[in-house]
Amino acid sequence: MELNEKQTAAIFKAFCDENRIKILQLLIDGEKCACRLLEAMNITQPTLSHHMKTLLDSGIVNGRKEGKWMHYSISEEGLEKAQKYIDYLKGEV
Amino acid sequence: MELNEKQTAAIFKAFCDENRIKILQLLIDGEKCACRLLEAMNITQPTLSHHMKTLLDSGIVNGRKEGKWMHYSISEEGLEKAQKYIDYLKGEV
DNA sequence: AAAATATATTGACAAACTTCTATATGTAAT
DNA sequence: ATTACATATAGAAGTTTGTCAATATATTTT
Repeated sequence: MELNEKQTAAIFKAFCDENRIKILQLLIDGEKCACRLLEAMNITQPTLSHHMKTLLDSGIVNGRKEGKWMHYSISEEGLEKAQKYIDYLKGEV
Repeated sequence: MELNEKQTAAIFKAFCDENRIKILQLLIDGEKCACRLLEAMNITQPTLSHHMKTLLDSGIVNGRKEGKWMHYSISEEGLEKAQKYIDYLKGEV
């Protein structure tokens, strides 16, 4: 494994909050803008923004700005990193 | 997915702390007792005990008591659950 | 029974995290 | 230019988490 403990923990921060899990679920069927995520969740706009930042930092979510909209989607690459770490723990690497 | 957001977050709690990641690394090459984990880490015994409880709760680690020793090991079953969730996010389920 | 050892629990404190309101920034429409 | 809309940032409050020292519990050894 090429990552240290801090970096690994940062990746998985994406998955250890209830609301972030909910956001990830919403992104499963494809890219969504922040406003659509917001209306599907029971949190304020700044709270969503904060979680999106955490998700971007973790690398599990991609962001794409288009005009005044911010579009978010699940990052295959990010998921693969997480997956690789779990494989590593399974002794499969 | 048969798990709710809270349960899913609980599983991944295992991976979102630096020290817990370190503990998991130590368990990769097999079961270890708490005392051996302790001497490999830079934390006090109660802190280790606290993290082991979190890891047990997450289902990622198994515990086995033998005399006065507590032996911990990585749970294949727990890892599989985590893995399945990530597969799910990838749209592979 | 007493001492020694391994681990867990309690309680306190500090750091980190989640959430909010208020406000700022950036973009598009009038 | 002004207004409207989408998102981000700042700052504060409350909550959770990580950590430790002190103590309790459980097991083994003497």
